[in-house]
Amino acid sequence: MPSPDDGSLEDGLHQDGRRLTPQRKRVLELFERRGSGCHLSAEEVHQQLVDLKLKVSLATVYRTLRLLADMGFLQELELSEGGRRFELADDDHRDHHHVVCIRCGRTEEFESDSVLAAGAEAAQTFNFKLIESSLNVRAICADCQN
Amino acid sequence: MPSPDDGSLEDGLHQDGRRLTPQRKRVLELFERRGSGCHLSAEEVHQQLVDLKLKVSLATVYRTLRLLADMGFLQELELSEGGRRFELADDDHRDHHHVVCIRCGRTEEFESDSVLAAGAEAAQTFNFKLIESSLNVRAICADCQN
DNA sequence: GTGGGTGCAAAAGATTTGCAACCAG
DNA sequence: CTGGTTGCAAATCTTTTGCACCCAC
Repeated sequence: MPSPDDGSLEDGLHQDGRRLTPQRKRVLELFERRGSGCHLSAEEVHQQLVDLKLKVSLATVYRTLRLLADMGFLQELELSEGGRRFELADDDHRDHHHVVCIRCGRTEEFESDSVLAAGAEAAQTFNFKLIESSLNVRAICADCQN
Repeated sequence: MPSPDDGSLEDGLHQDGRRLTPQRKRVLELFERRGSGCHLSAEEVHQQLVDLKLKVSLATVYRTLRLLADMGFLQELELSEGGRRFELADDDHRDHHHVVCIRCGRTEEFESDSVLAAGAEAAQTFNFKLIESSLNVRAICADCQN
């Protein structure tokens, strides 16, 4: 399980005959700066890098997000209708779940041992090998309830 | 909470000044024939109706799926990367969760009171009004483990 | 008859890919 | 140097939409 710093990114890449490019570094560093609870879409990652005057094309952002997710540096989310999002896969930030406001998109995180247990049990019941489980709670936040 | 038969579909539609068309009937009937555990994408619904020689355009399938989900006849799922899927919203089949094989897409369902409780508790913690919660377990099925 | 619905084709997003130029190792 | 990577544009794929025609009520 890699920890998200440039050194381990470089090692992980080289292990696979891949290269550490400025673009890949920039994408991962953006997530690190933003911190653990930050959920970004490809478009947003690209926009934020452009705002920082860092040159990366949108196509490369898409390629890099998939790569970083495959390598375990990022976690892919399937929260809302508006496309895929990614967050930093931080060691002490794993196994958390999301409450999403269906009106404004505001998202809160929480942890729950009983949810983890339920997921593990369900996988075992069907003879599946568990990878990860995520609980998505759709709700309406206080503000949007008016 | 409507039960999924043509009568209540007709009533629900008329209540809103809408009309019961053959196309809408065909889409809902397809889900009813397939049963509760069936997860279909818009493309699949369209293809299956075409195979049955029932004329519905893909655009209408999309419009109808959204309508039936809004009306509560169908439940929208956010399981995999490959687009949205829908399933029948059956009364004695609510509040269930999914274990999905990330290799072959095979999907199993299960229920869990503790997951429901955890979702409700999380919503309350943040002062959100709960709508629904779903646990998605990503795993690898027995066959795909080789 | 009238307004909602449908089909079609075009439009709009989101994501992927082919390819020539580039550059990390 | 050399092969992996990038940027760009074109290609895909999914979903939505404008509009003329149609039909459920």
